[in-house]
Amino acid sequence: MARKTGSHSQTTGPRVRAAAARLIARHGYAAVSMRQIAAEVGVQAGALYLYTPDKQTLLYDLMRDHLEELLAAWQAVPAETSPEGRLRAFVRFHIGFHLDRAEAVFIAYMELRNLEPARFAEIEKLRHAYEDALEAILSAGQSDGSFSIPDTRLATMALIAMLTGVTNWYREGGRLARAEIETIYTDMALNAVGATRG
Amino acid sequence: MARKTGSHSQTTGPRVRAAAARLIARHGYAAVSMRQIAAEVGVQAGALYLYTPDKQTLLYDLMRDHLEELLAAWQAVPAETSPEGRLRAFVRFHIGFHLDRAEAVFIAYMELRNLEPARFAEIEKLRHAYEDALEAILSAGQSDGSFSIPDTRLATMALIAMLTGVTNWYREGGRLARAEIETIYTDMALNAVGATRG
DNA sequence: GCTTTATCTGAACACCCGTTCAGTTCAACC
DNA sequence: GGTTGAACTGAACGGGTGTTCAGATAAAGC
Repeated sequence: MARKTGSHSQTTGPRVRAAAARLIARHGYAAVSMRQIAAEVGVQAGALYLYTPDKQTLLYDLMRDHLEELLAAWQAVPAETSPEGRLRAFVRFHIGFHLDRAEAVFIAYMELRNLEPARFAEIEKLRHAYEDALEAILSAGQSDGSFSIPDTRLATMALIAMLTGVTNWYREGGRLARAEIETIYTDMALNAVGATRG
Repeated sequence: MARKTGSHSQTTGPRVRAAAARLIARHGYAAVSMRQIAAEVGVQAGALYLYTPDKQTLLYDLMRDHLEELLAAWQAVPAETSPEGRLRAFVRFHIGFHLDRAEAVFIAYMELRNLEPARFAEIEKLRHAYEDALEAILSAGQSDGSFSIPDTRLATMALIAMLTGVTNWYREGGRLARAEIETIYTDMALNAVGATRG
């Protein structure tokens, strides 16, 4: 036996990444073997190396793709003019995007230490760019007086941690619907930055 | 060679746990081997089994000890009467305690998936008890009108995520002193729950 | 000073790891 | 329909894994 009937590089590649994402999110990068990923795809371990040069690159690609998609998706959100409107949009976007991609979020936050320094820096740069998008909103609100913020960087980190935390407890079909959660978190975020509501 | 000069169970046991905590926090449970831990202690791998029945129990003990210490430490904080005072005390306590134990915090949050179900449930119970302590404060404030909270459980999760997030970016000797961070986070937390300041 | 015993070594156990590669198979093209 | 080349297998490589245990050593108690 060698080549499977109906096999295609175009379908196997994505399936490898999907299986890796699922397994790594569940068990952690170090705890998942290439053989486990291969078994999930229905292939021998050696075949994975047609789609990634090594295990760590597979992880790196998952993280980079996730963060680039995050940045692109936020840039695609229609721009609001007022800081309050922009913050409202950010909160809804952030929660929605992250709940849709719980696995990728988990990996991008937890597996940083398994990257070599250069790649770690690359991923951190992308994350930093996203944080800067929120900080720009907070700074704008601080400047025009619609927010009251002692330190925009601190508020940025506080809000992102608060919002991302939703992925740790949210379960589909739980007590609260996503829209309700987004609304409540939007209010808490606006309150936290001392928004003078209008 | 066998027994080392000046060896003691009383000193080796804690050193094993300390080495395990340091290494697991840095590299992750699955990525750290018993031989690495032993080398850090200055002992052969086999000797570790005088202090733990197996690797997973070592992890479990670290997590349980951390959370029990957390609960005990909070119970030792002098009780405030008003919800606002209690929330202020909680924020300062939480940030201070967590910044003092960055390694243990990291482990207790990231390595849950490496516990067998029964132990996972045990750790989650302890964490839940701590969350309940905050929720009780928020409920009290909601009842007496000093806070404005649509959903106390949501607010609890939001605040804990926000506060614990500090451990991800705080560095000793950084731009802001701990007291400043605690003050700013206290204000953000009070704002987030709609505290009518007095 | 001798015995006891807690502490630790070093080797072994069976198994799993990431990665490579010669060889096999099947789809696609001429 | 024969040839080419992409897709994949299966075995092997050197090395690491958690854990066990007989034996060695040094501290503690008499």
